Amino acid sequence: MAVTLSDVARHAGVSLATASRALNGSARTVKEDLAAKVRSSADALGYLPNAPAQALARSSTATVGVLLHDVADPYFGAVARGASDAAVEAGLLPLVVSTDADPERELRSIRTLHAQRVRAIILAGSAYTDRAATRAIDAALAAYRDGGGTVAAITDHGAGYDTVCPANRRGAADLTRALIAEGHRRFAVITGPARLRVPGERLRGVRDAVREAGLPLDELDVERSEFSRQGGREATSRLLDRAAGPQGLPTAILALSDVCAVGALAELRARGIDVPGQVSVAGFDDIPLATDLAQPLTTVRMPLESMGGEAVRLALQQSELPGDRTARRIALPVEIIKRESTGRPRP
Amino acid sequence: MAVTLSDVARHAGVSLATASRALNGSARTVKEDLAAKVRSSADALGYLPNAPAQALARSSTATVGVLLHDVADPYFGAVARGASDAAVEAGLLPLVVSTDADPERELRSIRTLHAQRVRAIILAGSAYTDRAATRAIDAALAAYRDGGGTVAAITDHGAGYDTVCPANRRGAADLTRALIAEGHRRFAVITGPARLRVPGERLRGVRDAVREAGLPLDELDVERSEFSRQGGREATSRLLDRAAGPQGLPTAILALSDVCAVGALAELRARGIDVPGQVSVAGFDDIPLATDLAQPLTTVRMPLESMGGEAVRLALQQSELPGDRTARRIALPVEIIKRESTGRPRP
DNA sequence: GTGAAAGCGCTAACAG
DNA sequence: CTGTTAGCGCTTTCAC
Repeated sequence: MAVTLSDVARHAGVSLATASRALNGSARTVKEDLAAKVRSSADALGYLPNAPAQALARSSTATVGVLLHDVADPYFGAVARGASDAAVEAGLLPLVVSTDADPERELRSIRTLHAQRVRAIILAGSAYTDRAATRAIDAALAAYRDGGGTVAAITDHGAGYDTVCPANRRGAADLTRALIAEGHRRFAVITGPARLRVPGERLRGVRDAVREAGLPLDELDVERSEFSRQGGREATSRLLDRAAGPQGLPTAILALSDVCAVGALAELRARGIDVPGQVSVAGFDDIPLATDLAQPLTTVRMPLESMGGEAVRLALQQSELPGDRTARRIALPVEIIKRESTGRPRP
Repeated sequence: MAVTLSDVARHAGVSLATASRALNGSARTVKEDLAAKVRSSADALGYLPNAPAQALARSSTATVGVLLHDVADPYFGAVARGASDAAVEAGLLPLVVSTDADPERELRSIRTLHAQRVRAIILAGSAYTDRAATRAIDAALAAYRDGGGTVAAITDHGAGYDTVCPANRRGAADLTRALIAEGHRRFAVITGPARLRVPGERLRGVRDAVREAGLPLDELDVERSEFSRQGGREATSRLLDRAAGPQGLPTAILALSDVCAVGALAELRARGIDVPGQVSVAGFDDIPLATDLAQPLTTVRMPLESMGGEAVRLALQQSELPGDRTARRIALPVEIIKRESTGRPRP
């Protein structure tokens, strides 16, 4: 049914090998007139190479796998964009796979991508806290690397991987310091799910700043949430219910992801609590619409697209470079963006 | 380096054929004890099938291609999510490819996906208006289908494709009618790029309603924009500059995509024009954060995730069903969501 | 139910 | 520079 390379070769009156060399390049070169003949036969017949066959013969594909938690999440959308662009730039096809932040699915996805023989795997989402799951994932990635694959991570996934490191802890600390400087003393934190490592890093940053300011750590009211609008909203609701008691409202809510902050703002609005009048709200990530929200969000800007792009580049460089080197780390600065969702607390 | 099926066969003391049948299923069946032996050898050795080799031998892959304009756009993020979930559900790996709404890139991407021998291609973005480009794309898709591939589209891409049809025209008309009912008479429209078909459909809906209400069509002030926040903002700026002249502000701005509406709101805010006090703004799509904006957006809700899922299901059903049937169309209802970005015009 | 062997479409030695 | 010829790893007749 489909036209194959030997059809083209026959049509052009050359050997299979020559046709292959003319169309798909190789060390050997082909005299220009022959090459031209092959090319014109190819598009006369509408030839399209069979990528799986090429992959089998070359034992390497022109694809990279991008593993992330959720394509519909603006954070990952931006990261995927950067990664895709970099992959296309390098002549590779990006395979974007969502794992729903589930270590099981992540493991299966790694196996799938390995089976596909993608050239590189990008771990775009947070690592997991579960030791067993992490071990299983590391083992799957080790097997993948043994087969010649290359891995790069965004945010810390262990010392063995080339990593793009946005300053999660430092960013959280800076953000908290900025709020402390504005007069805030009582914080509530909406952190991410316990199974992810990133929320822990960010929370540590918050604690750093709180401790450094000599504020009592146990006044830090921490509530867990999925990294989603709905999760953030529910966490805020629990927080506020609790605050109805003797201790009252915190002066600032730190949501350790912008989508959670959006949920927090929604819940506060629903309860008629003024932001930033009664309580300030800050986020983390600086997703594209952070500035367009009902309360433009004070947040920590991460260079999302570059993170995706850099990770792909890191992974691809590995295959070019010789032998095993120690893993590279690219530190990415973050920046506090002050907007209207935060302000001085009422005296 | 990598463990192959014959390693497994040898280890288990069976033939290659038996190993294949035991691990990857087939018409023939394998006695349970042998099968078990093969399976345990497989994971003792850490065997992982070589997908390209399977693809070559079976001449079919377990992948679907999802072609969209931009992964970072919330509209496509949601559609991609629905499509990915449906693909995974069907045991397939989704390949999400961004084309930047460029017909050239779309054509190349179709060829790439064809070369990969994906089982199905989903056209998730709008079709193009350019006749030549459309012909080239249709030809590439025809070749792909000849090779046994299956295609489904979201929004009209021609009668030949199974299509998920959200009511673009009808939705735009309904939205416009709702605004007319609220008292609006002078509209400005921010439509999408001329090279895309969808903005045209939506604009037609606006005109339907305007005409039906007996309003003069030439009072429709139409400005073009890319489907992006920045595009929407610039278009609004041009609109407002023009409105500084004798005719003054329209009472409502219809942005034919929510991301453009976000840009419009940003520009209005920057100029200190009150929404909806001085001018109402409506969008289209109901992207996830539409309700959380500074002015919660009145818009036309499209079932984005379902659209992606349905398209995948449509495409996959084709391969199950016999011979060529006429293309199927799934009409998807849309719903007007009234929020605070619109209101009665000032008398 | 199991095995032997012939490809799937292409690349890459290896000769010439 | 071009052609011949083995495979790449797997599935699938076809015999047994």
